[in-house]
Amino acid sequence: MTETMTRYHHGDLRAAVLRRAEEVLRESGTDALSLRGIARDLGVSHAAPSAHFRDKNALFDALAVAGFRRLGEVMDAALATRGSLTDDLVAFASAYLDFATDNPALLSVMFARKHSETSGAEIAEAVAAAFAHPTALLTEGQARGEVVDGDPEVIGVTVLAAIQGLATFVGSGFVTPEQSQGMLEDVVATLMRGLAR
Amino acid sequence: MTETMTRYHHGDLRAAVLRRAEEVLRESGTDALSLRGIARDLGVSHAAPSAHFRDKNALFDALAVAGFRRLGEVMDAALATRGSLTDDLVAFASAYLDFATDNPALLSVMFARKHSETSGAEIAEAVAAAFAHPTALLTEGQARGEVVDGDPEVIGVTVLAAIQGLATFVGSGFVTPEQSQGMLEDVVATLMRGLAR
DNA sequence: CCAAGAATCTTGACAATGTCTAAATCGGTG
DNA sequence: CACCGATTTAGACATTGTCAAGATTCTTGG
Repeated sequence: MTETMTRYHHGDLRAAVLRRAEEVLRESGTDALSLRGIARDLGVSHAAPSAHFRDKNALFDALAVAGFRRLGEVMDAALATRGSLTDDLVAFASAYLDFATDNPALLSVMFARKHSETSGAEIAEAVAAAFAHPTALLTEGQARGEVVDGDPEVIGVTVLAAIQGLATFVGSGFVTPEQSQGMLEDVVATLMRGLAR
Repeated sequence: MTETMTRYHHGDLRAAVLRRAEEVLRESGTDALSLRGIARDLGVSHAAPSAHFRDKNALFDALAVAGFRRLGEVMDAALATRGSLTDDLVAFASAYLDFATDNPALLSVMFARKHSETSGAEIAEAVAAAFAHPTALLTEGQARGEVVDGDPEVIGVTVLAAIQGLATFVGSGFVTPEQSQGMLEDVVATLMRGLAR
């Protein structure tokens, strides 16, 4: 009856493993993440997670999907209230960088190059969903005549790449989180007006 | 006398470990990299590498330094012959992406977030050296009046971030290497002329 | 209602790995 | 030439991912 009673069946082990894995990732990084450790933390036998995740890689794949879903939510929230295009881009980039700063290990898992064939499609879907909102920003800008013409996909890649690159620099410590806010605004400004004089 | 005779002392084990580690990284990825495996490949006892690399992390740090040195050389070579600013940027980005495509695992090691305090300085130095040439590109462009004014460091970060982000997308498979060449030119073009209309 | 059958979980085992310690070997220096 | 530090070896240990076999619970069809 009580929540704490020990049942043979956990109830929702899969979700619990994912939740705990994200915690470990955020608090202790990727190498600290072990299936056995998670099982221990959840008070479950060491092989229990294997019923829900074939591999350790399968867990990483699931973490990547969950990560892109959450990143998408964060960016949606950041773009709930709208201002000028520049302001919106800054808000979007800021949300992205906050996410990267708070979950650096998760971000590197999300962009790891070892997703299985099957989950690759699921991840691609989550990626598309996550990046839909920021890309829409640019198409709307084009509709208002504020953004240069051209395939919005292409223009979007440039913006996303710049932000993702900045996130990598922050995550690897070459740029401190304190610097990142200023840099972010400079990057958006540079993107907006271009390099050529 | 011959090279293949088995000596107790290897001669230059440290360099041999680094070389082999890079090979494994390129051919089989990061999880396939094991200290014992490398020792086995070199015909040396399993604990021999520990004399040259305290940790597995110390090996990763050394790999990161070597990686940035090589990346710097690659970019220097790409910028040996110069053309227009746009051509130079494309050449630089192309070299960067080729490096990223050929050594995706190494690149993620280079931008990993777990470098030890001591080697952090050495890595930062290698990073600065590697990115010196592309940054100089922009200062020269400013001198010729082809590039907008402003702190070249700041402008450089935008360019580097965009390329690095694109490299991440390629490395994680969201962009195929075939697409990357075209995208690269589009990204440079977008950077040059900006988003605002 | 209840008897399969599927899903979930446990226990036990195995090979591999990173790391530590003590001992053996080698190279150079006084 | 003896000695000392650097290098390498051998052995051991805890930890981990994964597999196989069995126990327990849930579900579902008859």
